[in-house]
Amino acid sequence: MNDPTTQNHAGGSEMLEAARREKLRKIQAMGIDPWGGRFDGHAAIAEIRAREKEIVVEPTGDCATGHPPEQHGPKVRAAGRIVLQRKAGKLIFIDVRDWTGQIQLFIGRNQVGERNWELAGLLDLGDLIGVDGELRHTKTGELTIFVEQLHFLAKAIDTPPAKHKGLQDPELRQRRRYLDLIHTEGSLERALHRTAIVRSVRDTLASERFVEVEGPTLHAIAGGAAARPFTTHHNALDIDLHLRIALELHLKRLLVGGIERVFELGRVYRNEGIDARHNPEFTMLEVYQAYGDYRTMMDLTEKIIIEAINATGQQYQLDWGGKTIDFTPPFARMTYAELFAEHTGVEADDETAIREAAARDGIEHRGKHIDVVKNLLFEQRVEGALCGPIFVYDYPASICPLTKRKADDPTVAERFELFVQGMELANAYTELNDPDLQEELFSRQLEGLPEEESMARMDRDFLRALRQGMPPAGGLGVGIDRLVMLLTGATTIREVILFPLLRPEVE
RNA sequence: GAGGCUGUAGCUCAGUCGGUAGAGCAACGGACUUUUAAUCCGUAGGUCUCGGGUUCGAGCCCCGACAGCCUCACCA
Repeated sequence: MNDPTTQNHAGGSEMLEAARREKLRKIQAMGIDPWGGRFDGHAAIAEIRAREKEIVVEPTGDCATGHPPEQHGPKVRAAGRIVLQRKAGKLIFIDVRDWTGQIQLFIGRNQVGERNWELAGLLDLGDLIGVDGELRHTKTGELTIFVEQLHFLAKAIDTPPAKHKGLQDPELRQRRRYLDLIHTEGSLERALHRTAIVRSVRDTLASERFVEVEGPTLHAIAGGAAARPFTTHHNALDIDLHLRIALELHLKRLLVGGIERVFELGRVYRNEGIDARHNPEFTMLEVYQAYGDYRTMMDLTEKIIIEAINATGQQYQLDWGGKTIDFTPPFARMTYAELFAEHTGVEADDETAIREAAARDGIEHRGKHIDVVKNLLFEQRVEGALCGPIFVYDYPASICPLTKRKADDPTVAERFELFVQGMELANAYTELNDPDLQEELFSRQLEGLPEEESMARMDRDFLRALRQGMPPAGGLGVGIDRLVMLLTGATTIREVILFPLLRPEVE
């Protein structure tokens, strides 16, 4: 049976699988279900490790004869995945891991009895097991569960990756995220950190009396942002629909409807390119507060981020891509015009100088509105240089059609963006609530931009809602994936999205 | 969409000048009752991503396709 010549045409993976299936068969032959079942009463491995101090050492040990002192520890029950196995004759050491930690098991032939020993011999890396045993130290001082009873919970038919190097291929890490979570250092922790951050954002908003709502994701008109939408079709109504590109226009309708502090934390979809900072579906937070303005939102943004950092148990100085980002509040605040002048050497109201500077940077500026040119220059020269966190506020009005202008300077919009490491993390406005001005701005396409990039698609019902009277309000958008990136040290968005979009695997 | 890099055993990676495909881990057989990436002896495992081409001969050179990564463009 084990004669290699009888298996000479089997491939490597087939041999590996055959060996595991043979063990599975033997487990079944022992009358044990290799797919396990309910396993009650086990403690998290981290909790078990915390019981180390309950181990008592009897003073009967005899150092002269080399016999270890007698130990008594608590009886514990654990469950987890086998990540390492060392066989030494009639002993097996196993390292088992759950989502809280890892611990060593000791299985001795004379200690567990023949049936457990037989089962132990059928264990493979990757199998899921449960154990009952006593928590003690080995000779070398390693905290260990000395197994008394072994429970088989599930078989791994496929071989896990190299036990120490784990998965290195970024493609495999994304396509088989389950393996990545098991075997890549920090992968599971990052996923759990993400949920802690999202929960913290919700808690912070709830503590400020904001209420969470769920708007539609299927839109007849995909508005609220400048992005190309995905298109789909509803059969019964026979209409084309778009997946939402923003949450904004429905939340504002709710503001009109009297939900004075409202937010939605949800997925939006943009049919754009994919890179380290962009995934076609991503998670957005949008918040609206009646009777507030963009400064209200600035304070709220800072609070949301600070609380999220606290929720992950980290300090305010965070490592990110080899650099340190200092989130110690208060964050820096500078106007668009100040930063523009500082980084370009050109005053923000000097049109001739701006066009000259744009030409020097190779930016095509002819026929474009001066604010568009200014913003191209800003994006090229300023944004990438902002380490942050820094609130950039008071933007040129013409590039912000949904924003209220300053009362004393209609060329300036009450808007801020929060930049960290050159990334736009948050974007907020004092919302425009004048329906006539809104309609005019919607209608008048932004000069120099093609139609599909502008917000020319008119949402008539949204304008009708504004005519009912929308309270003056502050509005905020936060890119949750980017926030998680910054707070978990991830330098690509694919690290914080469990299942990023990939081309389908070809067989 | 453009350019660059990468693709070899289940996993991680070597592969020189174009001359019969290599290692570690994992697996299989054996030894071992305190190991820590256990160790030791032995065995097996390959459509070199796919398809063409050049050549006496291609993992290696050329062309094309597919996938991933990076940079750029769009975008947040």
